[in-house]
Amino acid sequence: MPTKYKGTEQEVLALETVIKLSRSLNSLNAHLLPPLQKEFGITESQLAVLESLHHLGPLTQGQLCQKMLKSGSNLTTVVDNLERDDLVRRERDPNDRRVQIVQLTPKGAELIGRAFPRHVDRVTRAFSALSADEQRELGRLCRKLGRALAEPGGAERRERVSV
Amino acid sequence: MPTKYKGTEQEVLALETVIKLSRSLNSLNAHLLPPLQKEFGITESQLAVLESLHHLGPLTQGQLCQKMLKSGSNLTTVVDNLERDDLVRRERDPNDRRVQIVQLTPKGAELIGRAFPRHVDRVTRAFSALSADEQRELGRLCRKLGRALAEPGGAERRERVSV
DNA sequence: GAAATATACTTCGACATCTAATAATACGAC
DNA sequence: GTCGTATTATTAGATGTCGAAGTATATTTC
Repeated sequence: MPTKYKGTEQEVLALETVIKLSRSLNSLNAHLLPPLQKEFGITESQLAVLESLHHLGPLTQGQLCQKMLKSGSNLTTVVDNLERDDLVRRERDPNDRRVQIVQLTPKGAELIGRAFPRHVDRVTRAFSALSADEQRELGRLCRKLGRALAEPGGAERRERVSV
Repeated sequence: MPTKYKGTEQEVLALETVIKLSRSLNSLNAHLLPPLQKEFGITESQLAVLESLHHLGPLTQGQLCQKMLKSGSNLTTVVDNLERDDLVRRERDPNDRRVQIVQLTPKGAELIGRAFPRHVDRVTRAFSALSADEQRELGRLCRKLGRALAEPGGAERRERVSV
């Protein structure tokens, strides 16, 4: 939705773009998450954990954090819930007793084996609204934007240079 | 991060794209939200409410829901917190006593008057990593994706046609 | 005008998410 | 070897988010 803000062209463009970006992910989530919940009883974060373990094997919570770009305390909560539902198991690393190694239970492996292909299918269909080239371009622009922000200094340095 | 999933080209492309989209918004939020919290003590949702009231004047909670695409129960929570901090006020519509009209308090008006320009500035700088054309293209692709999902039937219809 | 239905919001319970503070363990300097 | 520091995870407390159920008020229907 166009903001009523009266700023420079540059400002209005950036605001409109961030809104479109947010809303597209919003729509995507509204499309993808309810089926996960209804068909498999899992959330997006739980899917992310299960999928990582499915494709990469047992991982420490720290590694899961890194993969998912979420805070440690968040990972603890998500893994707690998965453990309660008997989808994953925690095990202390004998070599470093601070570390928790998380792995799929048979029940978790079975579930992700069913859920992931269905999820991929839904994602693929969702993106079929864009051509392959458009998807690549969207990906490129997103990555360019993300990288610029992740740089040390990031957008902040541009602030000082341009102002 | 490229998934290890071995699917069709189409599937891999869609998965990679959705990940890049998610991460870019993730980075953007990591860049924009902490300053809001630190400088002004408000969250993203609170900013959205305050900004809407700032630019559009008093609104009902239903109108705010629509503008923010959030659930009603969520709006109740956010407005509760804003009211507790004396940034907005609720008032029953005398013509329809079910309706709550939300409006800025002087304190809220003062705060959003300071916070919004700072926020716009940060958004604009963040997006300065992309040229104006790139921003427009990013916006176009996001909107195209979002619209396809919002359509009645949306990606579901394409499922039946293409399979 | 009373009953059924619809609308606007709130409440409740669950999960995700963050930051800050804490606990347990490992490691490095001395 | 002990002490201080770093790392890994958990806990505590706050907010956002949702869906489902509940409450209050309007509107429609008969």
